[in-house]
Amino acid sequence: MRTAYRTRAQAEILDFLKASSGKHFTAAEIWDHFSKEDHPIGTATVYRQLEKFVEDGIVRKYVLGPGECACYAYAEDLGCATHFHCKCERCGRLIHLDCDELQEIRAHLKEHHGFAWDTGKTVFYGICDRCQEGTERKNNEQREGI
Amino acid sequence: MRTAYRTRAQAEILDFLKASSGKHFTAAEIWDHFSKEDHPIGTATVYRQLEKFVEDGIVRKYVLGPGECACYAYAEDLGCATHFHCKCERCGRLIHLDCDELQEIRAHLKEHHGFAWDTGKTVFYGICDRCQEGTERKNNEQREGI
DNA sequence: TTGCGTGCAAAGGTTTTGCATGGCA
DNA sequence: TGCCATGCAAAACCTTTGCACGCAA
Repeated sequence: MRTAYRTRAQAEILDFLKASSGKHFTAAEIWDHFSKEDHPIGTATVYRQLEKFVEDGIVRKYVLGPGECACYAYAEDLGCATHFHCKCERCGRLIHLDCDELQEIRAHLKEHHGFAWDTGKTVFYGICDRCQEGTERKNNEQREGI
Repeated sequence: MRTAYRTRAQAEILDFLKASSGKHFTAAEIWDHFSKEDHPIGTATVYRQLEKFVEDGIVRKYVLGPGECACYAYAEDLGCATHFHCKCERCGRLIHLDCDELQEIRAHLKEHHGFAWDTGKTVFYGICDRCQEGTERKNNEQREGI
């Protein structure tokens, strides 16, 4: 841990993310969660702690769009090295795909283009299977745990 | 064209993007460009027109990061179907890679996961070749035409 | 005691929206 | 004439920053 001090907010935020490992949360959702607790945590603290977690590699940060807020997820158990993250532009769903082919792409990018791809941070944009079938969701802000 | 009326602002913004086809611009850069012209165009108009262009598929929109503004580029000549867009997290460079392998990834995503990937809108995050070699650029906001 | 972490509030930047006006068809 | 597009300003939004206080070591 890069942090100098061990504080309550730090532990609580990390515990919250760890307890829901495999799911993504926005900074607002995390802040909202603790605002109902006995010990509310300020937005600034949430952002500052998340920033440190991301630096440490404990938490992953996903950029979904301009204006849209970033998502954060506990990183340790996700095995994001073998994950695709796909964002449906129609229903807004964030889909999590396990796929070995990802490793080949990464190897190709590294060997042929010299680019060290951070798969955990990359989001693929497109249209999901459900929306292609015409059973598209109208809830544009849907986001499922991945 | 989906737009009902053909207006001056519409034509000028599209001409500007078309004239620099292959390069990316932020909304602010576009607005800034016209603010020096005889006929300034308001920010709201820039955003509204860009939104329509993106809907029509004439212009592509790239999400580079939270807080960072979105980039827009004329789409017709880019051939983005065969492009990787890679963003270096260290020097901030936006790299454009031609690569046939992309088609295979897209086919795989479609066949095995039912996901219709919009390659033109997706940005791969990672570390570029130059930064890995230690010749990293200090200019964190560098962005090259792709 | 030292200095990092916290909370609150304010600022920052990008994007969106309301409303009256102007321009296209 | 009818309706869309525009411009200006204000709002909304997420995120960052300043500053004084609290708390960990």
